[in-house]
Amino acid sequence: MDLRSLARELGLSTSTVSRALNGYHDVKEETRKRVFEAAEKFGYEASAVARRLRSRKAEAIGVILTPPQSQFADPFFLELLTGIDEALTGTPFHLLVTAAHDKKDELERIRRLVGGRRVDGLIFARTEADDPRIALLQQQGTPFATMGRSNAEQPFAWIDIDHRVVGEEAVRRLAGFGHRRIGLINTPAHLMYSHHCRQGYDRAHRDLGLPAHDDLVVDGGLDREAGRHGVDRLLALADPPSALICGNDMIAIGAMERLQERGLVVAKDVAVIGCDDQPLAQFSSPPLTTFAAPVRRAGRHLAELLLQVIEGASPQGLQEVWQPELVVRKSDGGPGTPR
Amino acid sequence: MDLRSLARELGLSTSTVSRALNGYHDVKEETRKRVFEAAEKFGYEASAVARRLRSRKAEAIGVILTPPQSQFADPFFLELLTGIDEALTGTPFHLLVTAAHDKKDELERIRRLVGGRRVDGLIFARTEADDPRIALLQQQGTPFATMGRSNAEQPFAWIDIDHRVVGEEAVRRLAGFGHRRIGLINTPAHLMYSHHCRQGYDRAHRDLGLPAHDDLVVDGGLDREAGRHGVDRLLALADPPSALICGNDMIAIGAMERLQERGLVVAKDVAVIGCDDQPLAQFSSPPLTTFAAPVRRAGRHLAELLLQVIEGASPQGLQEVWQPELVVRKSDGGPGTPR
DNA sequence: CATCGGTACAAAATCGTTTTTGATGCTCAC
DNA sequence: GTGAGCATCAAAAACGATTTTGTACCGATG
Repeated sequence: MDLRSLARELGLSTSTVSRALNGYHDVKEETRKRVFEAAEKFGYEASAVARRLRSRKAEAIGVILTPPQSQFADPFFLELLTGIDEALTGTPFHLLVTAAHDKKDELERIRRLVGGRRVDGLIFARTEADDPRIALLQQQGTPFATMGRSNAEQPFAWIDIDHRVVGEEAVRRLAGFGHRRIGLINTPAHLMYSHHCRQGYDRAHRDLGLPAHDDLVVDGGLDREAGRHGVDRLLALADPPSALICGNDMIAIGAMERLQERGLVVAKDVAVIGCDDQPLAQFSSPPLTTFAAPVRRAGRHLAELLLQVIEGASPQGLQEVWQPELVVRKSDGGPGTPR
Repeated sequence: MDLRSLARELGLSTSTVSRALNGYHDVKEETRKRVFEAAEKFGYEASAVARRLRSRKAEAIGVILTPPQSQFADPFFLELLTGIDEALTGTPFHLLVTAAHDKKDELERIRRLVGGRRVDGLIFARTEADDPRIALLQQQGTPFATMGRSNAEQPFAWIDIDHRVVGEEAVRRLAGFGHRRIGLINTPAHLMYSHHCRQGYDRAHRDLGLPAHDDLVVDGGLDREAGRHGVDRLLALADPPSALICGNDMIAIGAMERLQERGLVVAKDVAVIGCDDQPLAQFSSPPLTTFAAPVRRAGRHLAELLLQVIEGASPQGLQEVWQPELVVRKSDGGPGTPR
């Protein structure tokens, strides 16, 4: 059933029916009522495609899952998507999801999504310094919002978990347990939040007067393998660390695996702290002490910010820094004894 | 840059440019080349909305995440989505995702997606006997494919993991270890595969001549809580089971948690077998013996089937039953001793 | 030489809405 | 009693592509 048939059925013009349905005020209340009843009766549902063509809106927002881990399997993106979908419920907006293979592919997909006007705006995560995605979208004037800030000139909408706090508080806590050599297995250095984590880590070392520590920092991937590799690198040092801060939970889990393979007892021999509080964190052995990042809530709020930008709001002021919160479990040695 | 501008730039009509780009044969090869070069130069990208309106295709497929656990956080759906997205890469089709709150909401969302022609077809999972979603879509003539079969009259495209095998093989294995009282904490009874699992479970009991077992079967949810609750129910029996088969891995993990809280040692006191082989299964303590269901591959294939149906293929013959495969870890007691 | 068939392009219709502009009749004021 | 103002609806344009139909030209064919 299309608009024309419905109008014919009612003995009205398509314009009147359309305006009745869309709540314009130049249609008599009685007529509007008739229209709504007929629409209900015939199960009329406006063609989204036609409406979007005419009104030049896609009524959809796109989310790009980024390499390398990309995939839906990445628990971070899961939470983010859930939050975004929550925010979109009740709006006419749809959620369009696509996973990029590599960085080139990612830009290509953005171009396609925006060029073909498939989406009104985009959300993506894991921002970098001089992020090419941000540059592209700002140049095109496309609305977007990101999980993580960047250093772009122009303001844009973002939410960021303060990873400086993660780095800093983790060091303070571990130092409080007596550790002097605290390793950091960080996420890839090009990521903005990786940089922040390192900053916090450094600051705490400075403030607490801990010894030099450049050799105690390694970075690489986002996955278990990165954790395993980091452990091998750090334990090869002449004076290896007695505690490890990991850039995310998967790294931490990989690190704990490897420590155990090498005959060390997590928490007792080497303390471990993660970041993100993924569901897995409570199932690892030992259960992981980690910083909770409210990613789902962030996704919800990001979608809200993006909708505002799409409505024409200036991105000025649409930035928020959120504080992570420590979840204490068993992997950080509690008030226990360092090696 | 739209088609008209491009045509003007080239001194051609819009129809010729369109036909050139779309590979029709009534365009001189040289002209086509010029068109492609100009399109490249001006960065022309056809408006997806306009094309879809004219060609009456949405170029998108929808996936409904079902209640109750719904949400993206459900590892099953993650895997499924990943597979679907993989299959869609390289096609013009997009992936539209939405999570329903409850069953009524689910039907409503289907109606909206299809009515507004936002999608050309749908994929959903966790089929039931007399599934109202199937009835609705068949009546509307909308293409769809499901994870899980049903009992609808008309054929439709589906893939199913054979849960009869799960139920049957699990019992056979556990009976082989000497267990006589084998519990089943099943997924909700209205689900089709729950029914199949029970069938296999019953058949194995019959074939092996095991004693009556109706009291040994409970069902409820899909989550950890269901597993915990199931354990409480079964251990309250006068003659409690020494082994448990769980409808999925989350149930199994919940069950193991609860068993341990009650002072029992999994594998030694009570053997546990799960189903699905979620990523979590290898991290549980003890690591879970479970049946691997290749859900991601199924997602990929489901998308392929759906695309065929959308192209006009008859759903006749587009059905597949896949075999689960046992992954042996530590929770089933191996060749150990029953209590 | 009339016609036929094929090539290469253009013109026009179309998809199903929303938006803009126009038309009608009525009331009210001056 | 005429024109302004308002209420209500209709007609027509627009969105930007694809598809259908039309046309000009050319060589071949009988």
